[in-house]
Amino acid sequence: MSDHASGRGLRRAELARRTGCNLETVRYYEKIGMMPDPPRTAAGYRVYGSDHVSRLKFILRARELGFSIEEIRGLLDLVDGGDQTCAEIKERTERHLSNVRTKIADLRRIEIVLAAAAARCSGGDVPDCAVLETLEGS
Amino acid sequence: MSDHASGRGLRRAELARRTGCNLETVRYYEKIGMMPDPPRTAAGYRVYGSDHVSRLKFILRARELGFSIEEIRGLLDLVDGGDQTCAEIKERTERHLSNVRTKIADLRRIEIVLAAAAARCSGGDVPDCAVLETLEGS
DNA sequence: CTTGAGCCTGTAGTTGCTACAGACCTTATA
DNA sequence: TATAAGGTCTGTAGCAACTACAGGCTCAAG
Repeated sequence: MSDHASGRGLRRAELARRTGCNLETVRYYEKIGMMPDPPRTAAGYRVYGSDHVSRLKFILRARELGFSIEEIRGLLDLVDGGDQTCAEIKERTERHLSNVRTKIADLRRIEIVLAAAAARCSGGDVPDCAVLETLEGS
Repeated sequence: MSDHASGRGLRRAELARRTGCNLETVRYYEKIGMMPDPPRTAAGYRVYGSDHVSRLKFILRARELGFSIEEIRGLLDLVDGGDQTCAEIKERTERHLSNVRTKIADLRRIEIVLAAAAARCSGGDVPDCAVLETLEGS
Protein backbone atom coordinates (compact mmCIF):
# COMPACT_ATOMS: atom_id res chain seq x y z
CA MET A 1 0.00 0.00 0.00
CA SER A 2 1.47 3.32 -1.04
CA ASP A 3 1.41 5.90 1.66
CA HIS A 4 2.97 9.30 1.44
CA ALA A 5 5.48 8.88 4.19
CA SER A 6 8.21 10.25 2.03
CA GLY A 7 6.05 13.11 0.76
CA ARG A 8 4.15 15.38 3.14
CA GLY A 9 3.45 12.81 5.85
CA LEU A 10 5.77 12.14 8.75
CA ARG A 11 5.96 9.05 10.79
CA ARG A 12 6.19 9.18 14.54
CA ALA A 13 9.96 9.00 14.80
CA GLU A 14 10.35 11.81 12.30
CA LEU A 15 7.86 14.01 14.14
CA ALA A 16 9.72 13.32 17.35
CA ARG A 17 13.06 14.12 15.74
CA ARG A 18 11.85 17.40 14.26
CA THR A 19 10.36 18.63 17.51
CA GLY A 20 12.92 17.18 19.88
CA CYS A 21 10.14 15.28 21.60
CA ASN A 22 10.63 11.83 23.04
CA LEU A 23 9.18 9.17 20.79
CA GLU A 24 6.87 7.73 23.41
CA THR A 25 5.74 11.13 24.56
CA VAL A 26 4.19 11.74 21.15
CA ARG A 27 1.92 8.78 21.71
CA TYR A 28 1.28 9.87 25.27
CA TYR A 29 0.08 13.32 24.20
CA GLU A 30 -2.23 11.67 21.73
CA LYS A 31 -3.60 9.34 24.37
CA ILE A 32 -4.43 12.15 26.77
CA GLY A 33 -6.02 14.16 24.01
CA MET A 34 -3.43 16.92 23.68
CA MET A 35 -2.61 15.94 20.13
CA PRO A 36 -5.35 15.12 17.62
CA ASP A 37 -5.51 11.54 16.43
CA PRO A 38 -3.51 11.50 13.23
CA PRO A 39 -4.65 9.72 10.09
CA ARG A 40 -3.21 6.27 9.56
CA THR A 41 -1.83 4.30 6.69
CA ALA A 42 -3.61 1.12 5.73
CA ALA A 43 -1.21 -0.76 7.98
CA GLY A 44 -2.07 1.47 10.93
CA TYR A 45 1.00 3.71 10.91
CA ARG A 46 0.40 7.26 12.12
CA VAL A 47 0.90 9.98 9.50
CA TYR A 48 1.61 13.49 10.70
CA GLY A 49 1.46 16.77 8.86
CA SER A 50 2.79 20.25 9.51
CA ASP A 51 -0.20 21.08 11.73
CA HIS A 52 0.89 18.29 14.05
CA VAL A 53 4.41 19.62 14.05
CA SER A 54 3.31 23.08 15.13
CA ARG A 55 0.92 21.82 17.72
CA LEU A 56 3.52 19.58 19.27
CA LYS A 57 6.02 22.42 19.27
CA PHE A 58 3.45 24.59 21.01
CA ILE A 59 2.96 21.99 23.71
CA LEU A 60 6.67 21.47 24.18
CA ARG A 61 7.41 25.19 24.43
CA ALA A 62 4.64 25.61 26.97
CA ARG A 63 6.01 22.68 28.97
CA GLU A 64 9.46 24.24 28.89
CA LEU A 65 7.90 27.34 30.36
CA GLY A 66 6.50 25.24 33.17
CA PHE A 67 2.83 25.21 32.17
CA SER A 68 1.10 22.06 33.37
CA ILE A 69 -0.66 19.76 30.95
CA GLU A 70 -4.02 21.03 32.17
CA GLU A 71 -2.97 24.64 31.70
CA ILE A 72 -1.80 23.87 28.19
CA ARG A 73 -5.04 22.07 27.48
CA GLY A 74 -6.81 25.24 28.51
CA LEU A 75 -4.67 27.39 26.24
CA LEU A 76 -5.19 25.02 23.34
CA ASP A 77 -8.95 25.04 23.91
CA LEU A 78 -8.92 28.82 23.68
CA VAL A 79 -6.85 28.75 20.51
CA ASP A 80 -8.90 25.96 18.95
CA GLY A 81 -12.13 27.73 19.83
CA GLY A 82 -10.80 30.65 17.83
CA ASP A 83 -12.40 33.12 20.18
CA GLN A 84 -9.44 33.58 22.49
CA THR A 85 -8.70 37.07 23.62
CA CYS A 86 -5.35 38.48 24.56
CA ALA A 87 -6.79 39.45 27.94
CA GLU A 88 -7.70 35.87 28.76
CA ILE A 89 -4.33 34.50 27.72
CA LYS A 90 -2.50 37.23 29.54
CA GLU A 91 -4.43 36.49 32.71
CA ARG A 92 -3.51 32.81 32.59
CA THR A 93 0.09 33.64 31.85
CA GLU A 94 0.28 35.97 34.81
CA ARG A 95 -1.32 33.40 37.06
CA HIS A 96 1.32 30.91 35.98
CA LEU A 97 4.05 33.50 36.33
CA SER A 98 3.01 34.06 39.89
CA ASN A 99 3.26 30.32 40.57
CA VAL A 100 6.74 30.33 39.10
CA ARG A 101 7.73 33.22 41.35
CA THR A 102 6.39 31.39 44.37
CA LYS A 103 8.49 28.37 43.49
CA ILE A 104 11.56 30.54 43.08
CA ALA A 105 10.95 32.10 46.47
CA ASP A 106 10.56 28.66 48.06
CA LEU A 107 13.78 27.46 46.50
CA ARG A 108 15.64 30.57 47.55
CA ARG A 109 14.61 29.98 51.15
CA ILE A 110 15.88 26.44 50.85
CA GLU A 111 19.09 27.64 49.27
CA ILE A 112 19.75 30.02 52.14
CA VAL A 113 19.22 27.38 54.81
CA LEU A 114 21.39 24.83 53.00
CA ALA A 115 24.16 27.30 52.31
CA ALA A 116 24.18 28.45 55.91
CA ALA A 117 24.30 24.90 57.22
CA ALA A 118 27.07 23.92 54.85
CA ALA A 119 29.02 27.02 55.79
CA ARG A 120 28.86 26.13 59.48
CA CYS A 121 30.24 22.66 58.70
CA SER A 122 33.82 22.00 59.57
CA GLY A 123 33.95 19.46 56.78
CA GLY A 124 36.35 17.45 58.85
CA ASP A 125 36.61 13.79 59.71
CA VAL A 126 34.36 14.23 62.76
CA PRO A 127 30.88 13.02 63.60
CA ASP A 128 29.46 16.43 64.58
CA CYS A 129 27.87 18.22 61.68
CA ALA A 130 26.01 21.48 61.33
CA VAL A 131 23.78 20.01 58.65
CA LEU A 132 22.67 17.26 60.98
CA GLU A 133 21.98 19.80 63.69
CA THR A 134 19.76 21.63 61.24
CA LEU A 135 17.90 18.45 60.41
CA GLU A 136 17.71 17.02 63.90
CA GLY A 137 16.01 19.99 65.41
CA SER A 138 16.62 23.58 66.11
CA MET B 1 -5.12 -6.00 76.76
CA SER B 2 -3.27 -3.13 78.43
CA ASP B 3 -1.08 -1.22 76.12
CA HIS B 4 0.79 1.91 77.02
CA ALA B 5 -0.80 4.15 74.44
CA SER B 6 -1.60 6.70 77.08
CA GLY B 7 1.88 6.43 78.65
CA ARG B 8 4.99 6.74 76.54
CA GLY B 9 3.58 5.19 73.38
CA LEU B 10 1.91 7.16 70.67
CA ARG B 11 -0.52 5.91 68.15
CA ARG B 12 -0.22 6.83 64.52
CA ALA B 13 -2.55 9.80 64.56
CA GLU B 14 -0.74 11.29 67.53
CA LEU B 15 2.66 10.86 65.88
CA ALA B 16 1.27 12.53 62.79
CA ARG B 17 -0.17 15.38 64.82
CA ARG B 18 3.06 16.04 66.71
CA THR B 19 5.19 16.10 63.61
CA GLY B 20 2.73 17.76 61.27
CA CYS B 21 2.97 14.75 59.01
CA ASN B 22 0.03 13.42 57.07
CA LEU B 23 -1.46 10.32 58.67
CA GLU B 24 -1.02 8.12 55.64
CA THR B 25 2.47 9.35 54.99
CA VAL B 26 3.60 7.86 58.29
CA ARG B 27 2.61 4.45 57.03
CA TYR B 28 4.16 5.18 53.67
CA TYR B 29 7.55 5.99 55.20
CA GLU B 30 7.38 2.75 57.13
CA LYS B 31 6.55 0.80 53.99
CA ILE B 32 9.49 2.15 52.05
CA GLY B 33 11.82 1.54 54.97
CA MET B 34 12.49 5.12 56.01
CA MET B 35 10.89 4.62 59.41
CA PRO B 36 11.64 1.51 61.47
CA ASP B 37 8.77 -0.90 62.02
CA PRO B 38 7.27 0.14 65.32
CA PRO B 39 6.22 -2.35 68.00
CA ARG B 40 2.55 -3.23 68.06
CA THR B 41 -0.11 -3.71 70.65
CA ALA B 42 -1.74 -7.15 70.92
CA ALA B 43 -4.43 -5.90 68.57
CA GLY B 44 -1.87 -4.82 65.99
CA TYR B 45 -1.85 -1.08 66.62
CA ARG B 46 1.46 0.67 66.04
CA VAL B 47 3.11 2.15 69.11
CA TYR B 48 5.62 4.93 68.60
CA GLY B 49 8.20 6.36 70.96
CA SER B 50 10.26 9.52 71.02
CA ASP B 51 12.86 7.98 68.72
CA HIS B 52 10.19 7.67 66.06
CA VAL B 53 9.19 11.27 66.61
CA SER B 54 12.72 12.55 66.04
CA ARG B 55 13.32 10.36 63.05
CA LEU B 56 10.12 11.45 61.39
CA LYS B 57 10.95 15.08 62.12
CA PHE B 58 14.35 14.54 60.55
CA ILE B 59 12.78 13.14 57.41
CA LEU B 60 10.22 15.92 57.20
CA ARG B 61 12.82 18.68 57.65
CA ALA B 62 15.00 17.13 55.00
CA ARG B 63 12.01 16.92 52.65
CA GLU B 64 11.24 20.58 53.32
CA LEU B 65 14.80 21.33 52.25
CA GLY B 66 14.16 19.50 49.02
CA PHE B 67 16.20 16.36 49.65
CA SER B 68 14.80 13.39 47.76
CA ILE B 69 13.75 10.25 49.58
CA GLU B 70 16.86 8.48 48.32
CA GLU B 71 19.10 11.29 49.48
CA ILE B 72 17.49 11.18 52.90
CA ARG B 73 17.88 7.42 53.00
CA GLY B 74 21.57 7.97 52.37
CA LEU B 75 21.84 10.52 55.16
CA LEU B 76 19.98 8.25 57.55
CA ASP B 77 22.23 5.34 56.65
CA LEU B 78 25.25 7.46 57.52
CA VAL B 79 23.71 8.53 60.81
CA ASP B 80 22.52 5.02 61.67
CA GLY B 81 25.93 3.58 60.84
CA GLY B 82 27.34 5.95 63.42
CA ASP B 83 30.46 6.49 61.35
CA GLN B 84 29.28 9.53 59.45
CA THR B 85 31.76 12.31 59.00
CA CYS B 86 31.02 15.95 58.64
CA ALA B 87 32.94 15.95 55.38
CA GLU B 88 30.66 13.34 53.85
CA ILE B 89 27.48 15.07 54.95
CA LYS B 90 28.78 18.42 53.81
CA GLU B 91 29.59 17.02 50.40
CA ARG B 92 26.08 15.65 49.95
CA THR B 93 24.58 18.87 51.14
CA GLU B 94 26.60 20.87 48.68
CA ARG B 95 25.66 18.54 45.87
CA HIS B 96 22.02 19.05 46.75
CA LEU B 97 22.54 22.78 47.10
CA SER B 98 23.92 22.89 43.61
CA ASN B 99 20.82 21.09 42.30
CA VAL B 100 18.66 23.65 44.06
CA ARG B 101 20.62 26.47 42.47
CA THR B 102 20.21 24.89 39.06
CA LYS B 103 16.46 24.72 39.58
CA ILE B 104 16.37 28.35 40.64
CA ALA B 105 18.30 29.35 37.53
CA ASP B 106 15.89 27.36 35.33
CA LEU B 107 12.89 29.00 36.93
CA ARG B 108 14.40 32.45 36.63
CA ARG B 109 14.86 31.92 32.93
CA ILE B 110 11.23 30.88 32.69
CA GLU B 111 10.19 33.87 34.74
CA ILE B 112 11.98 36.24 32.40
CA VAL B 113 10.38 34.79 29.28
CA LEU B 114 6.90 34.79 30.79
CA ALA B 115 7.20 38.29 32.16
CA ALA B 116 8.45 39.58 28.83
CA ALA B 117 5.64 37.90 26.92
CA ALA B 118 3.00 39.17 29.33
CA ALA B 119 4.44 42.67 29.12
CA ARG B 120 4.15 42.65 25.35
CA CYS B 121 0.50 41.64 25.62
CA SER B 122 -2.04 44.31 24.97
CA GLY B 123 -4.42 42.50 27.27
CA GLY B 124 -7.27 43.65 25.10
CA ASP B 125 -10.28 41.94 23.62
CA VAL B 126 -8.33 40.95 20.52
CA PRO B 127 -7.18 37.58 19.18
CA ASP B 128 -3.52 38.56 18.69
CA CYS B 129 -1.42 37.77 21.70
CA ALA B 130 2.26 38.06 22.46
CA VAL B 131 2.14 34.96 24.64
CA LEU B 132 0.79 32.91 21.77
CA GLU B 133 3.49 34.27 19.52
CA THR B 134 6.04 33.08 22.04
CA LEU B 135 4.47 29.65 22.14
CA GLU B 136 3.77 29.28 18.46
CA GLY B 137 7.31 29.85 17.35
CA SER B 138 9.93 32.49 17.37
C1' DC C 1 13.29 -14.83 1.40
C1' DT C 2 15.25 -13.30 5.15
C1' DT C 3 16.93 -9.83 8.13
C1' DG C 4 16.66 -5.72 10.52
C1' DA C 5 14.60 -1.54 11.43
C1' DG C 6 10.62 0.76 12.49
C1' DC C 7 5.96 0.82 13.95
C1' DC C 8 1.91 -0.98 16.63
C1' DT C 9 -0.58 -2.04 21.24
C1' DG C 10 -0.94 -2.38 26.11
C1' DT C 11 1.05 -2.15 30.38
C1' DA C 12 4.35 -1.26 34.14
C1' DG C 13 7.60 1.69 36.27
C1' DT C 14 9.07 6.29 38.10
C1' DT C 15 8.56 9.97 42.68
C1' DG C 16 6.25 11.05 46.79
C1' DC C 17 2.69 10.88 48.46
C1' DT C 18 -2.77 10.82 49.34
C1' DA C 19 -7.16 8.69 49.69
C1' DC C 20 -10.11 5.44 49.81
C1' DA C 21 -12.87 0.59 51.07
C1' DG C 22 -13.94 -2.76 54.16
C1' DA C 23 -12.74 -4.95 58.33
C1' DC C 24 -11.35 -4.80 62.94
C1' DC C 25 -10.68 -2.70 67.77
C1' DT C 26 -11.64 0.55 71.62
C1' DT C 27 -14.10 3.65 74.32
C1' DA C 28 -17.97 6.09 76.03
C1' DT C 29 -22.58 6.37 76.93
C1' DA C 30 -27.32 4.60 77.71
C1' DT D 1 -24.35 -5.14 78.60
C1' DA D 2 -25.40 -3.28 74.15
C1' DT D 3 -24.34 -0.20 70.79
C1' DA D 4 -22.66 3.69 68.31
C1' DA D 5 -18.83 6.51 67.14
C1' DG D 6 -14.47 6.85 66.35
C1' DG D 7 -9.70 5.17 65.60
C1' DT D 8 -6.85 1.74 63.47
C1' DC D 9 -5.66 -2.02 60.32
C1' DT D 10 -4.67 -3.85 55.45
C1' DG D 11 -4.33 -3.48 50.58
C1' DT D 12 -4.96 -0.99 46.63
C1' DA D 13 -5.82 2.84 43.39
C1' DG D 14 -5.05 7.44 42.09
C1' DC D 15 -2.30 11.89 40.99
C1' DA D 16 1.49 14.34 37.31
C1' DA D 17 4.00 13.66 33.29
C1' DC D 18 6.22 10.95 31.34
C1' DT D 19 9.44 6.75 29.99
C1' DA D 20 10.38 2.14 28.84
C1' DC D 21 9.59 -2.08 27.90
C1' DA D 22 7.39 -6.84 25.65
C1' DG D 23 5.52 -9.12 22.02
C1' DG D 24 3.75 -8.74 17.57
C1' DC D 25 3.28 -6.43 12.72
C1' DT D 26 4.96 -4.28 8.53
C1' DC D 27 8.16 -2.67 5.28
C1' DA D 28 12.31 -2.06 2.55
C1' DA D 29 16.83 -3.71 1.26
C1' DG D 30 19.87 -7.22 -0.10
